[in-house]
Amino acid sequence: MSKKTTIYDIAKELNITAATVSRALNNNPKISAKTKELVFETAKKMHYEQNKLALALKSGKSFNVGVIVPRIDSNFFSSVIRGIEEELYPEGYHVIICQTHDQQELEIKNINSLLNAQVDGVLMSVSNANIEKLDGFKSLLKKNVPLIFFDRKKNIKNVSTITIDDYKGAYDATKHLIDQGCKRIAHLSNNRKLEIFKNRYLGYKQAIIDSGLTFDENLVVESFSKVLEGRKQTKLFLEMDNRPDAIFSSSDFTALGAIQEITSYGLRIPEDISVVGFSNEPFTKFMELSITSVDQSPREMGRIAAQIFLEEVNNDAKVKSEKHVVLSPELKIRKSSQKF
Amino acid sequence: MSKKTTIYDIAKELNITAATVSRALNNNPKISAKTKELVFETAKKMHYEQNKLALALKSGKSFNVGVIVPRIDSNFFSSVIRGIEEELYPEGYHVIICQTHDQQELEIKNINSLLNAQVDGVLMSVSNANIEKLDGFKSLLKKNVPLIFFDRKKNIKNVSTITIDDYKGAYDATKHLIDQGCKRIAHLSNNRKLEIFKNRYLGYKQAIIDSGLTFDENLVVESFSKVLEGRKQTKLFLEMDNRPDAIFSSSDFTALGAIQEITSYGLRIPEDISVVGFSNEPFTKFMELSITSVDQSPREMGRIAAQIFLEEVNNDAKVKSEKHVVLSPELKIRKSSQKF
DNA sequence: CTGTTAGCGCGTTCAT
DNA sequence: ATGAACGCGCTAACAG
Repeated sequence: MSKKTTIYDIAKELNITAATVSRALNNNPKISAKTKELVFETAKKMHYEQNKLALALKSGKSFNVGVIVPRIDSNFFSSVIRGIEEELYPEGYHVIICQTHDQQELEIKNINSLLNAQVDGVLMSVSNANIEKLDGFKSLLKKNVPLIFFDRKKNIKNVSTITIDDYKGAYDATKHLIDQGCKRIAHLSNNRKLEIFKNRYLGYKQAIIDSGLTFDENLVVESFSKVLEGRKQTKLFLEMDNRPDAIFSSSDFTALGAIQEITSYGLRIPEDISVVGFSNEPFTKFMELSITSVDQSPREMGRIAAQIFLEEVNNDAKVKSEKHVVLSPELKIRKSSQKF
Repeated sequence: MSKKTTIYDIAKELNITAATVSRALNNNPKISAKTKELVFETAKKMHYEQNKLALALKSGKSFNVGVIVPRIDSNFFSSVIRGIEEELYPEGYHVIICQTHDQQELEIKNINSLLNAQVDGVLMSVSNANIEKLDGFKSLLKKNVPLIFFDRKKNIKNVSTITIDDYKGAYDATKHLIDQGCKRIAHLSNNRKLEIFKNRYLGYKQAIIDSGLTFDENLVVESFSKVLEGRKQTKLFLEMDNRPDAIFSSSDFTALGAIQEITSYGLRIPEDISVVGFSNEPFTKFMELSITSVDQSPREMGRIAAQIFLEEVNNDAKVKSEKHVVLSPELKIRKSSQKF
């Protein structure tokens, strides 16, 4: 292990003090141009690199931020992460990514673990499991570590959030189905204790009511965002006496499951049953039968989350204020719902 | 900022020394059971949590490892990462994920950045761009930070690797197409300066030769692993006078593009043209026309990469030895190539 | 069994 | 303009 060179090494080399070296490296105006140059030169020569750990210990800043998401293998979350990176990298931050796999236990573990790693902030989308309890966040808030929710949020005072207008996204999607002539629109929902799913449900419901159609609670079911779950629930819809003529899904994955099940029944899409998903995952565009879906501009969401973090961390902010950004979703109309 | 409590705080509380507290917390056998209990108790009472940064500075270990991948929004890489996490989390490590987006500049930046963060090791899959130069890795190797390549490797002495047998995967896939009666099999390759693509090419070629078919270099093209690239290259194949009756693609994404293009020409799959992809991305299974593909057991790959890292980091290893693990791929036969 | 001392690498007073 | 000394929080070596 070729010992890393420290400021002491280069100080010794130059017969000066480590303090002077430190100052020179940090461009302290009180250091003569000559010594500065000398220091920079020998620093390069000796392959000096600042030990961020020592700096972190000294300054209390690690320049690491934690990002907690349910999973990274969905285009939505990985795109958000990309947005976050784009914004934070140039500022010298690193991103530590944790997955909860929707398990509350892991979520809490992750938070504590990040806290121990002395992260400067946490950006997160709460897991499906962690709904009512706020315990997990107490430790964060108590230590005054900036916390920002994106997409799946909780309402906690002094905590900023960035979301999309799920209500509008769902409303527009449902309205679109109605405009295509659909009269009995089912809804594949998800855990409605999470705001995003509650709002998608409410937008869906309101669009139906506003259009003068009858709202039928039996056409709403909750399921996890998995392809097979979508199939299972859709099967139940298809076996109803009075089966729906459209399905608005709160997830692209369940929408895909719905399509598989509908097709396996020999029914046509969109003629017999139209389908709309949510998130605009890439595969929705690539299917032979492309899927109409609601785009959430995840990259933009990530960038904004990161910007909010930077504001919070830079404002020495005695007065902390919460900020709530809401992005507007965009309906991408494709074959699975376009009858004409 | 409610100051974090340190071992000094709890030492003062108990009228003992910080050192004793440290020892008690670390279960040093020389500490009396009574004081241990006392320390643990007040530690909990005062919400003490170890400052990993100080520990890292002291021990020279940050308990962070860097993982560098081209991108995280492919199931293959995100699954590898999951495997890595599963193995490393229980050992107290954190994972810092970096994406190169196949840009060499970013790759080098990431390495240096991770080095500055004092990571204990780097697990990476090299970018498509960084082919010949090894410069970027010098800094890593010089500092004696464990480096492990997975999937996309380079040959550097003392560096362990974990890959799949790409040659065999490609050979089996091509052999399968031949068994289905295909005679003119094209190959959508990728940058063959990367071993994985070179080996897939070689396996494909050998299977053709071994079967007594004629190998035609014109049926091999390189392209990036993107759907649209796949379409573009396939179009060229389709407009040949003597068009191929099968396509073996080195990527599921280009395979998908191929399918789209073939379909748009009104040709049938697999009857007119069969298609096989590589990586077993989830969508290959979910398409109405499911795609035959080669599974790379990414999660297993991640776990093994992590295990190798742990071995290296735990062996105080004067004698460093490289280890090369090769996993066996598995062909998943689906509709896109199954004629009977 | 426990206290004392020192050092990990850095930035920052307080002097000079 | 620079040096000396200290502290961030923790552990390890050396007492006793």
